[in-house]
Amino acid sequence: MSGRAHCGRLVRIGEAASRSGMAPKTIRFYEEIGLIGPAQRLANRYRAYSEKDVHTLRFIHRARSLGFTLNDIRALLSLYHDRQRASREVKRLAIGHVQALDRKIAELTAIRNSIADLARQCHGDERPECPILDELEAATH
Amino acid sequence: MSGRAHCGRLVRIGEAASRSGMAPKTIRFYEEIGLIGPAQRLANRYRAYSEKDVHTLRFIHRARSLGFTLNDIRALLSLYHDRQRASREVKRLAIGHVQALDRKIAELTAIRNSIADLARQCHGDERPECPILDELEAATH
DNA sequence: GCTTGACCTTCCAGCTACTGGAAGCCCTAT
DNA sequence: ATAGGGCTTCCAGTAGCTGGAAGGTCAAGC
Repeated sequence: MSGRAHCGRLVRIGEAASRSGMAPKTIRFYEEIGLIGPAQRLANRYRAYSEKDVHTLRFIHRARSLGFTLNDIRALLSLYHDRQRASREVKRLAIGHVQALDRKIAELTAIRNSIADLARQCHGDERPECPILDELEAATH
Repeated sequence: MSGRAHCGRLVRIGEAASRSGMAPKTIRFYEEIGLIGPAQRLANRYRAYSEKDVHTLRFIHRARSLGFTLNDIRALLSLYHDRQRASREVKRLAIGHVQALDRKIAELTAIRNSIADLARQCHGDERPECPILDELEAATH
C-alpha cells in the first residue's frame, strides 16, 4: 500500500472496505500478513487509502472470490504491479488454478455420488437397518 | 473408546492407525477433542485399542473421506452406536451432505469456468497485455 | 550391560483465511 | 456533557489436522 498519493483523495478503512468489497478486519489482516504494505496514516493514526490502493484491494477481493489462495494472490499482485510482466506467467497461474479446481470438482463429485447412492439404498424409516452406516462400518476400504 | 474388552486382543496406537487408515496423531487429536472417548491404557501408559475401537476408527475415517465434518461424524457415531436408531435420521444427514456438496460443486464449477474463459482470452506470451489481470482490476464487481 | 532404533508419551506451534470481541481513542452532533 | 459511530490494538477462536521437540519404554544386537 502507501501509494504515496501526495495529493489524491484518501479514504479511511471503512470506505476502502465497502468500495473493495471486503471487511475492514480483512484489510488489516492482509496488512498484518504482508499481503499489502503498511497503509499510510492520517494525523490521528487512522489508516488512509488512495484510489490506487482501493484498486489493489478490489483486485485482491476479485481474485479471492475466484478462489485464488493468498499465495497465488501474492504472485498475481507482483505481476499486476509490474508493467513489464509477461502475460505468460499470469496465464500459467490461471491454468494451474483451473486444473486444481477440476481435480477438486472431480473429487467432490465422486464423493457426492457415493453418498447419494447410499442414501438411495436407505429406506429412511423407523427401522434401524441402515445401508449407510453398514457401508461406513464395512472393513473393505 | 475404552470398549472394556476385558479379554480381547488390544493393539497400540500405531497398529490402530494403520488398520483404520489414519495417522496416530489424528487418533490422539480425535481423543483430545472428545470425538472418541479416552483410550484404555496399558501398564506403560501406552494407548490400547480393541477390535471394536478399531472398527469405530475405521468408521470415522470412512466418513471423513466422504467429506462429513467432525460434527456430522459426532451425530453419525451416536447413531452408529445406537442399535435402536431410526435410519431416517442417518438418511437425513446423508441427504443434507449431498445437497451441501451439490452447492459446493456448482460454486467451484462457476469459478472454474470464469477463470478458464479468462485464460482462453489471454495470449500468454511475452507481452504484458493480459485480460486476466485486466478483469481482476475491473471496477465492475 | 549398553546401545540402537522403533515405538510411544506430552506439549507447543503452525497451517488457511479470516472473524469476533474487548478495551479504548477520535470526532461530530446534540 | 454525552452519545454515537468509526477507528485503534490485541487476543482468541474457527476446522482439522500436522510437524517438531523432549523424553519414556521395550526388544534386539554386540
